[in-house]
Amino acid sequence: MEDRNAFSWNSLIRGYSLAGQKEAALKLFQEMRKEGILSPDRFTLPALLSGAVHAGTLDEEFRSLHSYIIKVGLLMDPFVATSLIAMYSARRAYEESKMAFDDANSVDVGVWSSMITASMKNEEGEKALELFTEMLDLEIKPNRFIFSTLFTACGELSALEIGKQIHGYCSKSIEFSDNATQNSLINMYSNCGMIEEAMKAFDLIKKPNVISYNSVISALAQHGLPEKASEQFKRMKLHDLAPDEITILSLLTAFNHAGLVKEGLKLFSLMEDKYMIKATYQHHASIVDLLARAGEIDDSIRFINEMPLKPETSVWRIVLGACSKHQEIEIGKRVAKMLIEEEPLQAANYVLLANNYARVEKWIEAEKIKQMMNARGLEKDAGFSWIEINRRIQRFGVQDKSHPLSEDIYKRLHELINKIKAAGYVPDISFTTVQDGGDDTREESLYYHSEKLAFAYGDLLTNEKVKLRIMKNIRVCGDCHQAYMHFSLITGKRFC
DNA sequence: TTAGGGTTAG
Repeated sequence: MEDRNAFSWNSLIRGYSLAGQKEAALKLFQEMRKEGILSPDRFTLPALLSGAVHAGTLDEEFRSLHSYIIKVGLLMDPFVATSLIAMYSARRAYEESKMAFDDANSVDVGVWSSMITASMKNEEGEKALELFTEMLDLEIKPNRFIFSTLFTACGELSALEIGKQIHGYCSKSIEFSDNATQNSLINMYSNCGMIEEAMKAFDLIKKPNVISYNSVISALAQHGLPEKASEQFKRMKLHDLAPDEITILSLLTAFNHAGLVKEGLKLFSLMEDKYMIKATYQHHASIVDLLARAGEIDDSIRFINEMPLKPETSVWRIVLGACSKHQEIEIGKRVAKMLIEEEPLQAANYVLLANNYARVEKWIEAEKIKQMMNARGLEKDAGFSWIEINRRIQRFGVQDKSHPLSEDIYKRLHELINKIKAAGYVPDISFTTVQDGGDDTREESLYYHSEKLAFAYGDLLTNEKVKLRIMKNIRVCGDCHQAYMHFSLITGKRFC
């Protein structure tokens, strides 16, 4: 080109950036600065950063871009700030996102949307909702980007009441709903245990796309409705929508959760030839889970050994988890030994092995594993339970006493336990974490699992026959599952 | 005929 203007530079930079050629884009940016005549403008930085929304490492180049942006005073430009926040967020640099957001000091909806998304990526759904409230206070009008992210947040937090409220607000304030927003609604209702509402959200979509179908199929999978999931799969094909990797994975999950081994294996065998979808590592892992969970431990191991992809430790951990469920102690020991040799710093390997022993009440062995883990300075991920009451979300950890109503909660919990014991509940101490003391201490430690505390709290604060919605970050403990069924019978409260 | 942010699984 004879006449290059900022426009041409910016377009070229955008092209490279979007094509994932970060180095080339950066090089052009530097050249542009060197030429001296044209200084990068407010279009240049979003162009440069537009490719950076894909995950990557936080290189020095990006940090110095931030300095440059501040130096030339472009941080106050909403488009620049938005892409800078998104760039940091894609690199899991939440603090940096937040710094950029604070410095931009903006009332632009895009900047807020970017920050809300960054909070979500940092697993801070509560923060996302807080930011939403703040922006409403500043009279910033939310748009569809914000709504879809918030629905995801409510789904992750199981915050149904808040979610419904935002849904209502959304219906009133934006005239058309696009697929992305509608799709996230399916997910929100499904994650809040409301499959009927999720189906309603799906039925309202005028022209469902692949993601809509994937969302509804995985919602049905989550709710243990594999036949309905298959129905939607058929419907999707009738509408000439080609299933993708996620469709198949979601369907496999549906079969997996329902123990439909034959159906799962059949779909897996058809996926490459009939649907032209290459089986990824995750599809293979799903089949391992399908077999192992159904008790076909030997078959699951054979499947791993015959996989065309190199098995990672995660598939072996699936087998190890299933071993304790099916009390296959010897196989469990072998798998655990191999896992611990390969990944001595992965706490889950020890926890699963200790569980294996605990499930058959081999307390001494279980204790030894726990000690080994402690000696290596490893800690397992803390388990939490969340419950939403009166549009407030409360979090409980094991033996949590931090709530102001703690005394009442424990009192209610003891009452509940006594009642369900009288009604036939037998505590299953094989779900205890190992610790000193005899069976009594062990039994008592079960009472203070975060799940039970959350239920007692919910029971304490609600009078009518409400449905309590309790969310967990790890799989529910088997004893808590039993206790919940009894709680439900004696309190008349439903839960999910 | 240049700009940003969102949705599905595990």
